[in-house]
Amino acid sequence: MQISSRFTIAVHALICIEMFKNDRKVTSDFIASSVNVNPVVIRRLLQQLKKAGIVQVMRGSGGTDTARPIDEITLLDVYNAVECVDEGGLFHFHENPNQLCPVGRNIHAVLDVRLDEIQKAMEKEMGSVTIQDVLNDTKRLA
Amino acid sequence: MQISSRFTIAVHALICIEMFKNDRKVTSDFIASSVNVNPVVIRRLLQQLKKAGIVQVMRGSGGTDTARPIDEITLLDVYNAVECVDEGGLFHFHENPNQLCPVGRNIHAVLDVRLDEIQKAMEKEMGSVTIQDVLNDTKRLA
DNA sequence: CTTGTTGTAACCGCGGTTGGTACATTGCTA
DNA sequence: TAGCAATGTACCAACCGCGGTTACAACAAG
Repeated sequence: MQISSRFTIAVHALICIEMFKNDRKVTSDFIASSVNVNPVVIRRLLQQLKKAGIVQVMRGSGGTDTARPIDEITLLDVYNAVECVDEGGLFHFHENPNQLCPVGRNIHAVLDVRLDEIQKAMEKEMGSVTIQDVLNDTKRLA
Repeated sequence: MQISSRFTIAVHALICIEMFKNDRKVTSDFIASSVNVNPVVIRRLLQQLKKAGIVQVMRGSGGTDTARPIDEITLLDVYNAVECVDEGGLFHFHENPNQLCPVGRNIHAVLDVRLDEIQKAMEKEMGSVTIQDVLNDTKRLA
């Protein structure tokens, strides 16, 4: 199982916005042509980022901008915005272990602690990288 | 996107094997009844663990055992064995960014480094927990 | 009112996961 | 050597999330 490409697409979109917002109106069509996906995919994505307070989208007139300074937007923020992390988190637990078995009865409690630590480690690393960092790297190459 | 339940089921199975192997023959049916899934699911899983050198499965006579000391089997080993981590790793990159766009041209190189660090952080945490650790916790509760 | 754009619903196809049946194969033992 | 218990595996079906696409209503500005 992989984390869906929505995540990398979202980061790509944010970099696009910051890279071009002074030169042109950054529309979903424009972003879509850079990412090379259907514009509707981008619009759906922007809606999720908007709900998370990461971007602003101008209806009617068109165009997108970030809703807060990009050195305050981490990869973790983007991940949480676009990935369905609703319940259970990163790991999917099997639902109905046998309660009559000493292993089945306790596996959930035992593993949950460990899995949580693993997820936390990942989130900590994600939270340490901002869109500003990624933008800087991109400008260096471009 | 979540990591498939194969992972937690695999850990559950390994704990079962260690917990009961001195008392009885640990068959796929027995494990299946503790996990509460179809025995075939367990057999498929055991094949993956076997290929990874984690367990031995006795054909014909039946039964399962670990192939090496369980304090040398980490959650990362199990994860790599049962999860399809073939290419690309944890993150799924969008394939065809526009090479004519300075963002599309460089996003892959820029993000890959960061994503790799995140995955490494997760793997490091996974590698620090052994089946022995989980077994100890389980015995404490049982 | 026209134009360009966003917001969203509806539907499709693909692939991965999970669950299940069936059966050949195998090793042990009576 | 026949029978039993178990594994190994092929095949099928249902489901779900994702990405692709079309279509169209809602909206802002010239």
